[in-house]
Amino acid sequence: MAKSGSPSKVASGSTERSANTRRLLVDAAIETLKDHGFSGASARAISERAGLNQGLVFYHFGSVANLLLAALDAVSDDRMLRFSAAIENVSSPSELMDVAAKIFREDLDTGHVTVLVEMIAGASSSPGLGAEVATRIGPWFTFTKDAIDKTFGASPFASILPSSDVAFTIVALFLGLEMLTHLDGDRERVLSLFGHAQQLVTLLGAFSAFAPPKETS
Amino acid sequence: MAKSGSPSKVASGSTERSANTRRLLVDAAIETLKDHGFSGASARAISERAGLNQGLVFYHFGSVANLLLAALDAVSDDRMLRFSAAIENVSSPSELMDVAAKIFREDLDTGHVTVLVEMIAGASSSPGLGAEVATRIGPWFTFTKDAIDKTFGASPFASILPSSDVAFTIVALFLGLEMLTHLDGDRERVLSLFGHAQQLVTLLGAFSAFAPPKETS
DNA sequence: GTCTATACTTGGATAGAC
DNA sequence: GTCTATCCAAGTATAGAC
Repeated sequence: MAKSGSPSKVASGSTERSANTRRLLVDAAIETLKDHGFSGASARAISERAGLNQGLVFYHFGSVANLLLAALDAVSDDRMLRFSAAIENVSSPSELMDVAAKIFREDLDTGHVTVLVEMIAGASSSPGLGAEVATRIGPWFTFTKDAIDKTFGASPFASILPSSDVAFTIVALFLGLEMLTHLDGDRERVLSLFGHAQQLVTLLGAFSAFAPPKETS
Repeated sequence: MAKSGSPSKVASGSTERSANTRRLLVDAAIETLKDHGFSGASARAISERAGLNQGLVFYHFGSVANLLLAALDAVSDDRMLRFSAAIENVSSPSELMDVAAKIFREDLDTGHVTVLVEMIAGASSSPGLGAEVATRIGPWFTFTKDAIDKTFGASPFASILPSSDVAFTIVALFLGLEMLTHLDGDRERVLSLFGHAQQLVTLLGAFSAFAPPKETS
């Protein structure tokens, strides 16, 4: 699904140049989505940013929407790799919070979540787009769920709160925080939030000591 | 700020008809934002929905952006009235959660929060729009903060978590949940979330009994 | 105040030269 | 595969009739 819209012939020899052009367009699409939003991400705006001709958008991707979806694929793949590496050695809730704070700061810097937000909000403009975007967000949920299971599985809260629902909530919060922060430009406020969350996790961890859950070892 | 873009002369006699036209356009703008998003909310699409001429958008509001901001004002005022009435007789955290669930269900039905989301996401399309949208969201923060102070003020968590930060988080979560729910169309999932939140509040309330805070009476 | 008509701009998409 | 040129649809905005 990550390379849709390619023209009929695929093999041959000089596919390198073609792949490079596609990459340039995808990168330009990402930057344009960040700077001017979904409604500002036209074929002309994107191709101009890439220093390429406007017709190439349709040659390689068939439509602007397809290019934007390819851009979403790119950031999604990128973030998944980064997230996976980040929680590799994480086991406790407190460590997870540290990683979450670091990741969120990164996302603010790179603006990659903005791409996601713009695509979700822009999805309502054309009928089929919503479903395409939805399938591309799927990995975010499963990833978040796995991270929660891995770190909070032994917590007594796990029996009250299904991790899939918590994951859904976390992703929603992630998107909402990104939106508001992008709007008012106040990065520090949202970053201080993670400090409070860290305290809260510590506090709840202390409470949990009173009600030890199922032993896993 | 709620009635910007009016033409030079304001007083006179037959202002009723004018006010009615503006209301029709604002209502149509709201519906169009909900159905087709920011990028689909053109002067033509809105005026056609209102059954009015396209030129009236510019006569009454000066630009499409101004009409959209007027629409945001309308839903914001509407929601604030509704929220205020809803928490009028609320005093405990548990009651607040009940009200929050009811309100969120209402918002899903009316789609009013979608308007907010679309305007935030669309704000990046033109330079000045972001600031205009930001000022209109201000009341949502102060309202949420007041509701938290009113119900959680006696909780031991209040000393750890500044209510303004919690309010910011709640609003972000609200927006994110609306976005995701609007995307995949699964209303039940998000509504079940409030059930879990209710349980969590009850649980934390029980914990709080171990560490009684500052007495207010 | 509202309508029709129109000028102008931007955007999606395709055809054909290179 | 990429570029130029072009067509057509849709959008913003204004002028002028009613």
